[in-house]
Amino acid sequence: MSGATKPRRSVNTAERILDAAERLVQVRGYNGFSYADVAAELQITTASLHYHYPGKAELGEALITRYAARFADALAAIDRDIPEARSKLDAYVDIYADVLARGRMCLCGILAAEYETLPTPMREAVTRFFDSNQAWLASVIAEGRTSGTLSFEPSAADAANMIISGLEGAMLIARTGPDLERLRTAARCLLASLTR
Amino acid sequence: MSGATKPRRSVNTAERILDAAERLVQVRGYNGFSYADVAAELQITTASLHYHYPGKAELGEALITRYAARFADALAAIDRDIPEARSKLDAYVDIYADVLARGRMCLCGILAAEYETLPTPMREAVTRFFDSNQAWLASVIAEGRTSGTLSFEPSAADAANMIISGLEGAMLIARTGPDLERLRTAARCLLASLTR
DNA sequence: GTCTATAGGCAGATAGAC
DNA sequence: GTCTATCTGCCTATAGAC
Repeated sequence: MSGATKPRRSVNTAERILDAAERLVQVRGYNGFSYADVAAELQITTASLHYHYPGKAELGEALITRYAARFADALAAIDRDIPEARSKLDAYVDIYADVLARGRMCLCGILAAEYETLPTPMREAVTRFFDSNQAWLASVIAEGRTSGTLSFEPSAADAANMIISGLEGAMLIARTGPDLERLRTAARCLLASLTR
Repeated sequence: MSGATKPRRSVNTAERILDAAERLVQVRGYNGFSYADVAAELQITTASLHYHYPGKAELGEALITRYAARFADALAAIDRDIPEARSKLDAYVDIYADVLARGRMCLCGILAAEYETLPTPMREAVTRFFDSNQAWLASVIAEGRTSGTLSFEPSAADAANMIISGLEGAMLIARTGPDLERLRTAARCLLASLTR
């Protein structure tokens, strides 16, 4: 029934809303952007926004869901394409560096700062993002230790915690100054500590 | 003339405003608190707030100024009381752990997330905070290397960058979950990488 | 110094026409 | 799906009395 070709009605608008809102949140934070900002950028009205996303909270949820899914895809691609653990970590760092190079903060990093002001569903999604990232990192690190390309004392989970903390913190601080290389510098030191 | 004893008129009120506002910003962020929040907590009116701090931007500046001064005092105390570099770093970590234990984020860390929405004077103050912290850390690390208690490859500046990034990031992420020990865990790994 | 009163703007959100 | 029109509430800020 219904459609031979896809019903591409509002799908594009909904996606474009996410694109604009995502950028705004990554630059200004959840409490630093408004429906009016998104509407102005897309040249539609705020009433139209409410058609696609009933409220700011739902838009925020959709933002994290898509971001986390893309992140998971990127990690799956790394697992698929890169065999060696240390190189996987380099690729992981590249994801962060790309975000920063576009003048943005990690979506979930900036939302972590605003955590106490977020509606519960958004909080839970942010927490899940960090949990799954740390789990992926820990498995890569454990794998590297087994194969002998990484060596160090702490547990893989602790090392993963250090890596993700260092990357998020370096992004955070890098945006307050002119030197975006701060992230790369931090990443080099962090990864070096795993290969001694 | 005028006073034998100190004219402690509004001084206490101005300080109490800073105390309340500081807590609010460290928990909810600069864009997540209002004059009304502070006024309610102190049981005064927002009009009174404007007498002490003409606008939110000036209040924000005063907040960073006091916070940075306290931080500088704490670092000076460490330099005065603790001779050994590695122990100085432990004391530095304790400062962060104390903030987190009170359910707060580093004031300048949370402001870094909101950087793009801040008035220029606040931005500059945040940037200065990180610059001076990193300079202090780098000097301690360099000192530890000279005296032989620390040993590692990267420059002292790069190691300082890694430490402050890791601590800020760990605070940020720790607040999204139940495990506040995440900061301590990250700190252990970070400092361990400087003593190999 | 602190208050009442109020201005003026922007926020998120809804009803209903097209 | 997108619009106009509108609501209600909160925000920062000011004037002026006490």
